[in-house]
Amino acid sequence: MSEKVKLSDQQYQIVETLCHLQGGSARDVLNNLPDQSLAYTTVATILTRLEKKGVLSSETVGRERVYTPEISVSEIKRSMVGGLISTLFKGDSKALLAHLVREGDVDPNELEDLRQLLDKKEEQE
Amino acid sequence: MSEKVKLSDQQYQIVETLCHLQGGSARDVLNNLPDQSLAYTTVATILTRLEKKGVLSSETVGRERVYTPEISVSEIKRSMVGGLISTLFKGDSKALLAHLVREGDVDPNELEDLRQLLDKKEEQE
DNA sequence: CTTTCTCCACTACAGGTGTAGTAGAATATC
DNA sequence: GATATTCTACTACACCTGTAGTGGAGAAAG
Repeated sequence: MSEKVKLSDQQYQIVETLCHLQGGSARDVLNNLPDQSLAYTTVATILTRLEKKGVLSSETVGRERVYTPEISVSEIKRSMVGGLISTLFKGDSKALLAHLVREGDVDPNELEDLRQLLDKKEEQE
Repeated sequence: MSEKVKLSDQQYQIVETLCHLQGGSARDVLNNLPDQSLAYTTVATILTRLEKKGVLSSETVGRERVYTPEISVSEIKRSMVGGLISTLFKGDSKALLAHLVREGDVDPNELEDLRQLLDKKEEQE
């Protein structure tokens, strides 16, 4: 299951790519990666390790090993954001909110806009 | 200077403690750490490594090595939150906001409260 | 002064990560 | 069928991190 997923940047990039592709081979991932400078074997290694971690599963199809994400991008994000909140803000997610606004990353006025946006979105669903 | 500071949980815990103490020895940090189960030498090792990284500086005072943070807790938080935003949300901090609300970590109604709170805080300053 | 305590520097070691090469098997191409 | 391509598995290696032991120097205690 989900639990605490903690991925490095590189690993996240690869899982995300795989999720967008909805599964695929190392070659597929490599071809769709934002950073094209990696060696094929590097991607393959990372995929293997991610599988060992339980984030992916794989299946041999013909000559290819096809990986399937066992977790959604949302879950990963939730888990990683959650980890940061627990480390930096003692588990208080509002403190992160406050931090974002205080640090000027987000304009306070945007909060209201955002709220309305989300309210609308909720209605639609 | 600041730049990209990336600390592990453990490292963050130690820097944060040191910041609260406004500097101190390994022993001081150990005594004030939430997690008391670490060995003295473990804390000392981490402090040494953090100094090598430039996050701390140190000075020998008598028999003790006294460490001083070279960066504030706020800066570390900003840097680490920023890193996560860039990894997970392509640098869009509002996307993180939206994520927090969508994932139910924060009630949409709280956004307004928060906004008002922050507006007040701004007035006070 | 001798014994004990405490601190620091150095060393150690396992596990994770980034990165990639090599070997061998399977496939595609000529 | 021989050759080139391509894929996986295995191996490698350096660096980071968590964790801590050891040895020696200095300070405190008796």
